[in-house]
Amino acid sequence: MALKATSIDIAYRAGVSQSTVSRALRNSPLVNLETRERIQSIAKELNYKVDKNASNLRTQNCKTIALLLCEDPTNDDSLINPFFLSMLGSITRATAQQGYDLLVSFQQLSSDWHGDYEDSNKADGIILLGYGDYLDYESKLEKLLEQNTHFVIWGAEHNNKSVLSIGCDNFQGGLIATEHLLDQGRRQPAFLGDSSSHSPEFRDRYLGHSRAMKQAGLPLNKKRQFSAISTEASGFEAANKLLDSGLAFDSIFAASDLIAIGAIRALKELGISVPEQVSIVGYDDIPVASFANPPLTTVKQNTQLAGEILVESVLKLIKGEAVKAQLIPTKLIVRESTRPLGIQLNS
Amino acid sequence: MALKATSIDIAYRAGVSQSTVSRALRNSPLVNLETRERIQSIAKELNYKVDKNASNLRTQNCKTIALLLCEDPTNDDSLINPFFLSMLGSITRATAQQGYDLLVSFQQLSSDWHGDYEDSNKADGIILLGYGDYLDYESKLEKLLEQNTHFVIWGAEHNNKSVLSIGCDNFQGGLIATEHLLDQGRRQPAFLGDSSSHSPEFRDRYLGHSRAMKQAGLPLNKKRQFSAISTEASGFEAANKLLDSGLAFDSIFAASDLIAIGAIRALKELGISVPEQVSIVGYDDIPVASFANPPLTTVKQNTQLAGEILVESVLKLIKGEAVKAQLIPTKLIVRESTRPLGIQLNS
DNA sequence: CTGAAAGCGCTTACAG
DNA sequence: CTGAAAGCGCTTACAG
Repeated sequence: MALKATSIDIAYRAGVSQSTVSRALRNSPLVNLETRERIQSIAKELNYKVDKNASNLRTQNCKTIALLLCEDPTNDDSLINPFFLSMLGSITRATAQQGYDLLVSFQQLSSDWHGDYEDSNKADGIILLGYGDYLDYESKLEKLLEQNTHFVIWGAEHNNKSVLSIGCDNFQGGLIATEHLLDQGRRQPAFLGDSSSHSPEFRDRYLGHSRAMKQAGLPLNKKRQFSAISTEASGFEAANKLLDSGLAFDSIFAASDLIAIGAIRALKELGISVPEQVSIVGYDDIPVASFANPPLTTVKQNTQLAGEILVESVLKLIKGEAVKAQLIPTKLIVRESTRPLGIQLNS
Repeated sequence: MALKATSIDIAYRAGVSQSTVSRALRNSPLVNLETRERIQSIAKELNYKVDKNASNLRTQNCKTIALLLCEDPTNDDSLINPFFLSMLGSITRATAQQGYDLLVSFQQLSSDWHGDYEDSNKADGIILLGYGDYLDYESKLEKLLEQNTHFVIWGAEHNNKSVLSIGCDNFQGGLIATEHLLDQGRRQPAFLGDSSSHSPEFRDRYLGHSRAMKQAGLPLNKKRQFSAISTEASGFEAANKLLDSGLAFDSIFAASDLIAIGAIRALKELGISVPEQVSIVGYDDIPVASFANPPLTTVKQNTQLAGEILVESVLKLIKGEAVKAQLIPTKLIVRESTRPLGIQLNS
């Protein structure tokens, strides 16, 4: 491999000092325009690139954000919630737009990652995208706070107000999903998903659901809530529990699309038709949602916007600017898994 | 933010020289065990982390791999082929296992990324995961070669033998998919997917398909091949062209699951039943495949293994060891979109 | 507008 | 086993 060109090589060829080369490459107006252009063209010719390690060491920042995907160790690759992958896409893009690099790491909850990034100057700040049990990594967050790490976390608002969280408005999402079911004449929606503080996002969706019931003057039957984590299998299981319970229900609000898809399978196996007998709304609008059978009505989170805001927020944190938690609005995507009660299509 | 501790701070507290601290932290046997342990405990206490920029600058490597996802600019986030996201997961894991960091970037084909990573010492090597038109970035690869960059590319074997490619055995995949259809008594399989050198992976799947036909002594009707890129919409369109063509066919081998899913939709719209009238095999085993209706028989690529081999290969390249192109075997996953001809299930 | 010089925080040959 | 010293390749205050 040919030796890498350094700023000194360029200085030599250009007949100027190394300092001038450095200035010229950063396009400093201090350097005579003509000299600047000459230096830049020599740099191009030599295929010169500024050594990041050297410049970062000097400036003490590294223009890099670390993204930690904290996952449940029981999950295998193929089970990664597609929603997170979509977030990953938008975060990558947003980071690049800001001229930063993105270091990605999948972390087991168990591993000792706190501080591993910013303290070693590998990243200027951290974005945490977590799934799995929320309470499990509370203590890690505390440590990050202690160490004054710049980080934001995706999800519901945190108990500790110093933790900056950015998330979609799960309460509103739960509200509009349920309102949609009620608007279509459903009166007994079941909720599939954890509603405890272990999954604050699901819990907020459930709270929105409850609010919608209340607004409509309908009683909320807490028994019609069945816990589930965000997998198809768990949704299938939860739906079966609902069916076995013997409780009356005319619709389902599933806390995630995967849960909804599992629920549809459970209903189909018993010959219950969706949406005629039971309407179903999911959450996330993952790619599968539109291919489900029937295509799933769901609450879409704006991952594009979410990624941008996450990145913007860490960047502000890094610059020492004030940032506050934000809730990103959600949108209902109506497809064929919900239908007004009593209306029969002739097909 | 509290000032970050440096090795000098530790040296001061430990009453030794900074050199000794550096050695002790790297667990050098040169340092007296007792001293070593004392230094390490002080480091822990101070929450000291080696500054990566400084150590990388010194050692001239950075223990980082860059992953470039080269995408078709027309795609939006949600359309990223789920297969690539699964690869991303396994690559992240494999990189971490080797003690390396992963820098991820989504790159437009248009942008000027060659050399942007290794030349600037941001990464020691590059993994290229591309989708979109293959021929478009040939020239970029040439440049990377010129610059002696350490890189591997996911996909079919490359014309230029100096380019190290790692990929699943697409020929074998096409072969087993088609053999499966023929074994079940199908005689006129159509192929949906590009078969030109613009998409060498699809082309190889088509070649495997052709081989299976030949082995079975069946004529290959080239008209039964309809181009498609890996999206549901394109699969839908290609299937409609097939239907419009009036050509007889009793089964479809789709070059990707997304194409297969689009094709199923097209068939259903015309009331053609899958698998009774037309059997369909897809490719990739993306998460959606098992939720499709009917669940899709498909060729699974071992992404876990693929990620490991990709990472291992760049690492070897970096160390200057010899590496050669590898083909990873594929596996047929039989689900309900294929069924032996003539057998009727009473359901 | 330009240059000489210091220094970011490490690692490692060299000397003892 | 340990220390003094050089140096990785930059950026930037200082001086002119």
